[in-house]
Amino acid sequence: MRRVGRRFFARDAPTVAPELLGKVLMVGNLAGRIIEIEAYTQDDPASHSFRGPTPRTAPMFGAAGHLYVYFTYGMHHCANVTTGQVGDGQAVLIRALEPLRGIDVMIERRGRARNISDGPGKLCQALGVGLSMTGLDLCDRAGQIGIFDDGVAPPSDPTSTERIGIRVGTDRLWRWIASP
DNA sequence: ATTGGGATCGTCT
DNA sequence: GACGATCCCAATA
Repeated sequence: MRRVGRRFFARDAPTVAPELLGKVLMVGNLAGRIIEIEAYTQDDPASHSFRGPTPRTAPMFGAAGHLYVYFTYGMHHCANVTTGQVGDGQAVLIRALEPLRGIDVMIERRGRARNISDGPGKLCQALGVGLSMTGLDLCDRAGQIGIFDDGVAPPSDPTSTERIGIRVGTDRLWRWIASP
């Protein structure tokens, strides 16, 4: 299983996102396969980077291949991977995982055996991703968190739809789902 | 199976 | 001071 390198992420989010379907997100000894993802770019009114950098969104404007975590609705964390070039605020939001490793721990963290990682807030709770992890380098070979390729190819014809939970930028079909 | 309301707080205006 | 790139539960049908 090979860690995905910086070069892969240093492209535009709408290009990177569908190629991340099938890749494995690993946090410590917990792992899940990415099955749903969304892209956000700087010229996109739905993106946190749309109004320029802030302390919160700084990772989106830094080098690609870093984690961007934000807190929302007073109770949920969401995990993104930064993409594009330095200075360009882009990221992909990981929306759902198929649990692979450490499922028992995920079930315990979630407090239920079903629906443990089928939403952006849920997967963060299951994997223990929080605000303190924002900005971490996913391409650091020594890091405990990263994205890996285990030989599973991205789907050739993923479903692409409107993104979820936004009120602007709905014309961009930048949500991709691995077909079952 | 689907829908609607409430929870809760970090971040930016 | 308002508002979320959401989730869960309870109530419908």
